[in-house]
Amino acid sequence: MRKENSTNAINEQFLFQVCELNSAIAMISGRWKSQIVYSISQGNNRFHLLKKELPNISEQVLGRQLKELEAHAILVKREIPETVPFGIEYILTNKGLDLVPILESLCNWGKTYEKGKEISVCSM
Amino acid sequence: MRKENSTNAINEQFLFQVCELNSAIAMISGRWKSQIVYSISQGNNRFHLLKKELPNISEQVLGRQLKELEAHAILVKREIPETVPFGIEYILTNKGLDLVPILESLCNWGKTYEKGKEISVCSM
DNA sequence: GCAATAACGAACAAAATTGTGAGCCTCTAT
DNA sequence: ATAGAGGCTCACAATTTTGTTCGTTATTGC
Repeated sequence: MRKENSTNAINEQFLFQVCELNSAIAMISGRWKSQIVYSISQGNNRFHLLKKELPNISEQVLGRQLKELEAHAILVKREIPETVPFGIEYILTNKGLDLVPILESLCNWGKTYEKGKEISVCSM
Repeated sequence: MRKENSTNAINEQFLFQVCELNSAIAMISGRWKSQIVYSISQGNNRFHLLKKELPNISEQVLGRQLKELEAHAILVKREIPETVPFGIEYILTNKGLDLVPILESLCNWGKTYEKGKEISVCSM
């Protein structure tokens, strides 16, 4: 649980006020989170499909991360109608969908410099 | 210190292998980190200038975050020549510079949905 | 000669995140 | 009737991140 008055929490709030950048990063920076968003965008929109994609995740952790993403309105949970053993799917909201291309550019950025692109400094 | 064999560390490695997206996010997700990158890109490239921009940060934490950013080759530390009480500046590498526009789009994404843009679901 | 500025480092403590163990419900196939 | 899939929740423990305390080096200004 968060301690409202810890220095850590105060600093977090401070950063949120400095720029939305910091709250944006806070929303996507948990373990598994951005990968979950990306997987859902690829069609793995059911609990068990996500489990298959992320074999090391425990169900408890997956449930928790999905709940947090839902709290940030990045996705919504929805019962699939007409299915008898119920069945729940996760759908990205417009907010979540807008995030996907940004995640893709982050991914490309990571790939570019992992694959040996030289690091240099333009000194002036 | 990191425990190489903890489940946490193993899961982190697993995600790094799934997609560079996850390592990219790991590099920028520490407290203060992306704000530091952004501040440097705005010209606050000295230790004391960053302290002024981020009044709540302690010097020790600032030093640590700068070191981590340096370890990820996002910035480099450099002595400013010809200055007598030495003087050190932090310069973004090409990797760091390429990151800035992505941070800006994350910032805009955050702003868009903070300012009351409606959340909706396109249900097919 | 004493305080202040600039730029940190090590060791430790507080707080937060992530993972684990156990359990619950509904339905279906055997 | 029993096991298995699908879909979770809660409380607690392990690990990691973040912040604190104290100390250092070197130089300038008073």
